[in-house]
Amino acid sequence: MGLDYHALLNPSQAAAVMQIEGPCMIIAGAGSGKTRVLTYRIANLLEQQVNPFNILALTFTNKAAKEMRARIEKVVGPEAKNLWMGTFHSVFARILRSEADKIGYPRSFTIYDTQDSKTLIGQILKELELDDKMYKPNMVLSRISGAKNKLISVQQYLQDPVIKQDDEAAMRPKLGVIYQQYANRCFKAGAMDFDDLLYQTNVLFKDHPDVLNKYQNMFKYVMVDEYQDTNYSQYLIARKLAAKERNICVVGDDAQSIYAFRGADIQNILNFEKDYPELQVFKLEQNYRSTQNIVKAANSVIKNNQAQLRKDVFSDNEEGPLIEVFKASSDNEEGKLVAQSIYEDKMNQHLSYDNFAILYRTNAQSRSMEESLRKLGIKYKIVGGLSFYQRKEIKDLVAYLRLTVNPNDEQALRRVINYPKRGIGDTTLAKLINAAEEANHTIWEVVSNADKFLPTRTANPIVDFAEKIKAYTTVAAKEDAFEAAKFIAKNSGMIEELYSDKSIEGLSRYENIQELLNGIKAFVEDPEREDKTLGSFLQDIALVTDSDLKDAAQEGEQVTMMTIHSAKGLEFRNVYIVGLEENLFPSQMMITSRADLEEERRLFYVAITRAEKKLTLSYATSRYQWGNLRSCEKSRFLDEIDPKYVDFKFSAGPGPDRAGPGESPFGHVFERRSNLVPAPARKLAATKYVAPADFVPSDTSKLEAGQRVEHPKFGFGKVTSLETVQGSTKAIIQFEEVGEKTLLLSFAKLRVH
DNA sequence: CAAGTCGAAATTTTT
DNA sequence: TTTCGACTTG
Repeated sequence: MGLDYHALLNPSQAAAVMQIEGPCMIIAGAGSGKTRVLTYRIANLLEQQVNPFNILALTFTNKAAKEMRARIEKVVGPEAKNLWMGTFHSVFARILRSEADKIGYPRSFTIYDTQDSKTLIGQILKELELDDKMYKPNMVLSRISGAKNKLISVQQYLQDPVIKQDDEAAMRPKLGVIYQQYANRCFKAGAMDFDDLLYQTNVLFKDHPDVLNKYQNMFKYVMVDEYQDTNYSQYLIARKLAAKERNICVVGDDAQSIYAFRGADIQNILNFEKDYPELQVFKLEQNYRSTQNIVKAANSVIKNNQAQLRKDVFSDNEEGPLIEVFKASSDNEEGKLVAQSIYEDKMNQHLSYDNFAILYRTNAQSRSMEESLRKLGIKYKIVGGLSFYQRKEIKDLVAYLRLTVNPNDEQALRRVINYPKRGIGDTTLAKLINAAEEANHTIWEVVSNADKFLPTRTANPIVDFAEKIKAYTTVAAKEDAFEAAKFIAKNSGMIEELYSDKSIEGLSRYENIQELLNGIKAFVEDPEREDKTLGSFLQDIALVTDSDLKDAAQEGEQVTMMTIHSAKGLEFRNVYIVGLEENLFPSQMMITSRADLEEERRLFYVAITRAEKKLTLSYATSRYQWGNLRSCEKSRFLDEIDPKYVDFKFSAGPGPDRAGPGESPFGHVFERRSNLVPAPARKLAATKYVAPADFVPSDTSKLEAGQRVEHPKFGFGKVTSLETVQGSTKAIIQFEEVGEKTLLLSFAKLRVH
């Protein structure tokens, strides 16, 4: 065939595509045609007679892999199917599966999701009787995760004096022991968490040079997309694989690095230059995606970061409209403004709803948006959030499946050993675990021989349960995933249990199970699927994210809603970035250190550069949080955009601006009122007390009658009297807005004035 | 000893 | 608003 790359690409793109041998790094600005370059580069390799089995392309999401494979297939045909393509996690899970016995894991090892990991850590914390104020599962897990991503083993962790000092200084000296326990328990359960998939791959390659050698010969050409988001563990895998042929090509943009919280390290880019002195570097700086206004606005924001590589992203596209900013009085009104704007733009410009995306910092923000879109009859889809596989009923059935494939899977066992109810309670379970610990057996060994460890009366239901699981294992060995799952769903009693629940939620749970079974059926019927066993299915879904899933079920035109993180790599004609408020975006947890704040700013940069033609930003001056209203300030990021690119033509109405006129760098802020939908019922907003964002409860131990206090929900009031009964003090307070209330001082959050 | 009831805490982002 | 855990009851 012979493609003319110079006709299809600009000079720097073409140069990157033609450079096939040796190490190369492509620094690709936002919207600079990175995927295009990767696609053609692989096409070029194939054209040069490279065997597709010898090409490994690692992407950030499964979806990106799927899309790229499809694009390559369009250019070169069906041999694209044979490329090795996927996320680090999925590719190496597959490799680990076939090499598992070399590192002491079963071939059918389970993959623990984050929830499994957290629960396990919670259990360990309890067993070690540690103070749950000092040790939070979340915090412990991120510490362990950090260690694994830096390839620090349990042994090293326990021995390293610096780590020890760190942990002691943080008043958490037991972290090493927890890490050890956690690793042990995972190993005994035949389970790997997400970090293990990379960590154990490194172990495999380190301890088994022959295996490494095999994959080095296999992957003669290695490509890594979104290189700025790789962590040390991933970096090392890529480096080892490419050590022989040195044909490694990485693509990235330091300005779009937004996963440092997961261990991603920009250092990897600098390391790369050191590892390969003969490195060829290509810079893609022309943005083809967005209007000039959007590109320039994005540049003006990212300029505020200190740490960055020199790059000059520009656009030759039209100037485009200015960036609009909405100010709303509440999150609900924010939703209304956005929904309305989408409705108007769609009608006026004859667009499809597919052209619109709403991006937010946290998943929780989708609610107010959803409501408003529904009211205007606008169809939408939410990417991410509570994924299908995180629903209770799905997790329950999946737990049965996991247990069938790997009976040692402790977390799965805990989940279903008493579901549906069969009279095995916490105490019994605790005994089982104890017995396992003492006899150094796996939990399954104890469970399947429960009669040897427990009195018959308590042992009976457990023995029955174990018999069931054994039967499932037999079925799963003979039948494909679908037949096995169907049998298990019925025989476990789950179907019956859910079917008998006639509530609305119960019905939907039942339907979800059916949907899961349909999914398994589709998996089995996929002609390109070789391994149709239950084990293979489970491996598959453990790494599937919601965004991978939703794509298949796309129906009609819909507005897309998602977090900015999940929007990475995507583009939309019109983009709305909502919730631009201090403590939300930038997030409260990220404003304490410069590095964290810079990551938030890159996140904002990523969000801005998703837009092709029109960008709209919004913020609210108050927002519901855990059921009550808090007031908010507008985000510092808004002030960082060069005002040249921002528009205020809607500056109507003297809205209640807490900041006061003249404080905005834009001169004045506008408030836009709804005309399609009746204005919000002001009565609520007018009288309801809003706690200031900086509300901090005072020490109320010395409170006296007559003092003036402030309550986050009830507002201001005066203490009428105090009364102490059995050591706990009650205060009777006359509030200005809501009248008299009796509050327990030990419980109520009050600020004394 | 297990099942149900009630209260309190919690939300950053994802493979 | 939801979810998880402690407490109480049967």
